[in-house]
Amino acid sequence: MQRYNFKTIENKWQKHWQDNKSFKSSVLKNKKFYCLEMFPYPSGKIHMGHVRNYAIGDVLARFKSLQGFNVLHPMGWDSFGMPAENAAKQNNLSPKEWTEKNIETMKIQLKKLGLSIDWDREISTCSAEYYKHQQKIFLDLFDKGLVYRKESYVNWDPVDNTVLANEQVVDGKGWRSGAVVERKKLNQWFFKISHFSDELLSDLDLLKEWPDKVKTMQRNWIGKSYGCEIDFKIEGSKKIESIKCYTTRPDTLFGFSFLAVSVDHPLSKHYENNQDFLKFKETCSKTGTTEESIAQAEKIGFKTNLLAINPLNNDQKVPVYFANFVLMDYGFGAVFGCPAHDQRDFDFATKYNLEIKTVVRPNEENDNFKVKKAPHTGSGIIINSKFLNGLTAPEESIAKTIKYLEEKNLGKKKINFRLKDWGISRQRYWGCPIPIAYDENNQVVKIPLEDLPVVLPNVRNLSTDGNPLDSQKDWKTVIINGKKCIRETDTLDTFVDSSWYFLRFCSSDNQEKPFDKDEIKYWMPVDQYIGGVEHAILHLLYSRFFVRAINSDNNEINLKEPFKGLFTQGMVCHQTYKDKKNNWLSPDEVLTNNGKDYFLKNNPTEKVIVGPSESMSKSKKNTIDPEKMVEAYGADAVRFFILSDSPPEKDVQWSETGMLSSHKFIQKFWLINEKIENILKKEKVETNEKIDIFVNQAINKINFALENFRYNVIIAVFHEVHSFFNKITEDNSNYSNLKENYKKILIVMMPVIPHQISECWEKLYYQEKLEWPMVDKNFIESESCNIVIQINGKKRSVISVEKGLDEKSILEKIRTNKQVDKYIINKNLYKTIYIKDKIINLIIK
RNA sequence: GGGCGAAUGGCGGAACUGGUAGACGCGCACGACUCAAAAUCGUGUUUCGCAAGAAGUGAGAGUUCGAUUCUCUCUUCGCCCA
Repeated sequence: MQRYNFKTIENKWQKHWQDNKSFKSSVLKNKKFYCLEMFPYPSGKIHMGHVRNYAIGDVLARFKSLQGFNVLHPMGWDSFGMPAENAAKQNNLSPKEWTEKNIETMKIQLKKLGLSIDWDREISTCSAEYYKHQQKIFLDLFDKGLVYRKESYVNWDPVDNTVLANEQVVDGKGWRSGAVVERKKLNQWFFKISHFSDELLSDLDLLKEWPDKVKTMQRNWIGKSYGCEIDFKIEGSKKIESIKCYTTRPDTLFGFSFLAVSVDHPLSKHYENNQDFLKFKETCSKTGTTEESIAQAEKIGFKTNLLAINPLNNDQKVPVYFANFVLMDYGFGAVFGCPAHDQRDFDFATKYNLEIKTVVRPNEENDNFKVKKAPHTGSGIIINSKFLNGLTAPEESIAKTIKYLEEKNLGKKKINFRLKDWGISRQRYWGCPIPIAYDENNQVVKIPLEDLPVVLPNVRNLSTDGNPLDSQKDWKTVIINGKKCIRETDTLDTFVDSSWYFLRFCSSDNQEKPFDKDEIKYWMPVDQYIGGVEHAILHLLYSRFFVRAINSDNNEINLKEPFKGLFTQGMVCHQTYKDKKNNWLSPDEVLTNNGKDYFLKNNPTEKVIVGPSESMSKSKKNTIDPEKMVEAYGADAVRFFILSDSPPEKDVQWSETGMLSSHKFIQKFWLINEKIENILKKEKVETNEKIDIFVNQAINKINFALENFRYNVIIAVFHEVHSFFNKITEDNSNYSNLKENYKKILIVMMPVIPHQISECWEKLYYQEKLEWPMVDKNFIESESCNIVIQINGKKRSVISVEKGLDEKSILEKIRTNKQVDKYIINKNLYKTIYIKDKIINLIIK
């Protein structure tokens, strides 16, 4: 007997799969299955999160393939983005070199995991091969009117002279410079995702195989609200007659105490010469652009001399303010303030001493209720509101107010969405160039199709102020139709790259077109998409938009939803460690001999502070390097462990002992295989029905678990498989049904630990067809069953009987059961509940 | 503040439509092999109790012959949005 040498065998099979192009896919007649995991950003090395993601996907892909599906299981690289640009600045490399080097490393690492990937379809979003098609799609959408340009705010770092992404703004300051971030207006490109708001919302109902959680998040993000637009008449200026507001709570109109507009509201034009207003506007620009930063900033306002008239009560006239918390791109950039029933309005009114009129009381209060220290934003009964008094808020009161306003022509019902158009301009170098230029009059000129791709020029020095492409004089200048133009120097948001890559995989070698209609028709939609829940909103929403945008007008690909099934896996966690100076320690730096107390490895007298288990991150030093694990235990063992301890949608704890036990399993199973190999050489003896029963039940469990992503349960069954065959081979008998049954077991184990099982298969069944085994129902449903006997709902005994008995026969059998008899004797049996072949409950008094 | 979800032994977790709670793994204990250790294998392992037995799925109620599973209230934790 030899120890299982995973290195030799895993290398052998990985080479075999590569040489034979075992996972190459093409359009065929039989049923397809498109299995896709979210493609990685090439950050340098793969991490455990990748291992988990791709192990889950690989099990599914291999399983479907064994079931006879024509499987598409591709891989690519989401290779544009800021980390490359930052790394390039630090290491004086070009982002291209840095990225390509990372891809090379990570590709080798992924291959070492033994994934069943069709590498011929590999794509990389930073290659001109990929983005030339993206530029074409951009121009198509431009022609369809789904792309436009407008002025919009960005986070501006005044020290680095650069635009910051929201995540680069920490506490309102630039992450690198520490300077207070300002808001700055720039001309930027947008995708008109709002055009599909309603469809993106209602079609969520079509996605039966998506987690409800994700659908809820998308619904909230799209944020459809039913409200009302109201015209407020204005006094105090001859030029301004009225201001239009959007509100979801028109029923609180009697609580009106001010009107607030955005500093970007058209009204601001009348104040362009007012120094105080300009100062105020500048102060507002010091707030970031995220909804969160605006919500957290102090509410401030600039009072105008205008008065707004309450349309429900012409006697009431309230001041008009410019306010920092009103956004121009939601509603009409103007809101009416009702401090008693809105937190922001309350904060504002408190600051400026404005009236707080209570118009909704909580159900449990009486009509004298008054809002004092905090607004009442919940439901209740309308008070102090004339004809609305007594109505339940918000249901009845909103409907009645809107009806009233519409009848009097003062306002009308309006549906509003929270979803804003998708700003796609990034003032960055390492991204897809936008195929647009501007002529001498600054008019937009499309780059002609024959001039695509607009290739990103090689720039080594990225440490210049602002956008590096801006300083590329030669590249910037371009002649279009004989006219000298200047190229757009912004690049596309990397979310654009990932919004259609799943289409490109279907036709990855097509030079002319982004994708081929027939191939799309065959492969799409993605049957199972697998990735982290952190992409639940943006990436998935953008992809859903993209498919609709490509399809709009001409039904080009006849597809609505790109992802039929979605699965979001949990994170990989590990304990955290700190030394007494509060510095993070990596698992390599600590020791334990009982799993409770940890000590410094290089100073075993010093105790280590053990923190809670948290998701692996470099900053907390609690990462485990997959490469080292594969090196030490083999890919099969790592795959086995990462799937074994928790259901895939939950977080999993990385544990050294768990990893070791998976490694032991691989070794143990090899021994069993050798034993069976020897037994099968012997002369056959009679059939052992136990084998049929066990194997069929095991496969039945595995089938169920596979369909429901209960991969941890599959691993549990594998352990049972081992202990069963360990027992059944004790007497060294070659039962005549052993070979056939063991064969089935190998097939169902193959998706999880493909290298070892391929080797076992080759030794025992080389010539035979690999095909997912059918379950023989006769062996699942045995002829006997256990009947649980309950007395007054408590389990007292279990009897084994033949199936299908009626209540009377069961009762007869119970009479002879001493266990039960002592409970019934001298008691009055007045009711029995009998569930056939399962349970009998005797109710006695 | 709002929305969603979760809570089961010392630990990770099983339990299909309400019907034998704790599968499987880790850890632990004991045993076998060994001069010894490691490795390996075997047995046991929810709690209380010598036992018969009793209690038991975050807490409290409810529906039911029967609740980890369904309903309500609460507590704690997690995620998302603000």
